[in-house]
Amino acid sequence: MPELPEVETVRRGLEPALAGRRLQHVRVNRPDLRFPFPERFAERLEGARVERLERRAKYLRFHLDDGETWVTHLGMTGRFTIDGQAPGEFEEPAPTGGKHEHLSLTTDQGRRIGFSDARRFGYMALIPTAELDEHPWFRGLGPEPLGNGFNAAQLKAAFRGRRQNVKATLLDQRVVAGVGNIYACEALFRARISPRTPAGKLSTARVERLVQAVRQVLLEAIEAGGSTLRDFANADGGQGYFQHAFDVYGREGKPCPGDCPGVVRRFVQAGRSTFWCPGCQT
DNA sequence: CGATGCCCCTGAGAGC
DNA sequence: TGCTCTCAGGGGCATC
Repeated sequence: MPELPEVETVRRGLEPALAGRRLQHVRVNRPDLRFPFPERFAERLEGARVERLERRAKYLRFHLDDGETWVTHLGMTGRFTIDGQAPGEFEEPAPTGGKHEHLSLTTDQGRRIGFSDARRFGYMALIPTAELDEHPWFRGLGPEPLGNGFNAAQLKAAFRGRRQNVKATLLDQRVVAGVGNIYACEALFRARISPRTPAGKLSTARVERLVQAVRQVLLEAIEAGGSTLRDFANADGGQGYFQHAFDVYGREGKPCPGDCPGVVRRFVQAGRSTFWCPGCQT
């Protein structure tokens, strides 16, 4: 579920509750998510102080004062809660202590942090901080799309020689890190590029447009607190609002929001739905 | 190399 | 109410 803007929203929401805080009473409720939890996970977290909370791609990295970093990937349904509330989140929090709450802890200020993940596609690890960027999860990642390392020259080079369609290529975290299915669709629409175009065939001008589109859509989504995909009858805050700004995602059959008589269509690429306007994305 | 299908897992919503 | 089917923001693997 969560792409870069949602993960960043979670990071910002957790920061006031966790930065500088010591972790206590860590409880792990099952031995694994997607992968087994680290050895003696609870014991290693307990007593550690969180120095800073960082996001890299779709990962959260909590740097601890003992030389290790607590790394979390939210998968599709991973959610943190703070005292049962969403951390400024994009979605209704999972119920505290619910059957999918796999980890909980308290801070030295007495706040309760929970992590739940119904589908268990998420995962966690403790990695020596000095080796973070050499770890297999991070070593091959492409640049942060909101950083200086992501630009037309870099993307053009990453696309060079690739005959794969540009939509699937954008989802390749080695090309650019943090873009997922929603924002790939939205960025391609904004750049008016067909998702079927082979990445390597895009002109420099179109790659430049794509870079700007990716940056803009991610920045706007972060500003809106991410995207909330389902509506909850009793949702009382904590939701993102960017879903109201989708041009194409989830809008199959609706008129093209651009200056075009076309209709938004859906088809499947790399096993995921692509939404686009065949009328103006060429 | 690239596209496709399937896998991990659970839940929500649609349609009957 | 309940059944079946499809789909879901993640990523990885095997196969053709």
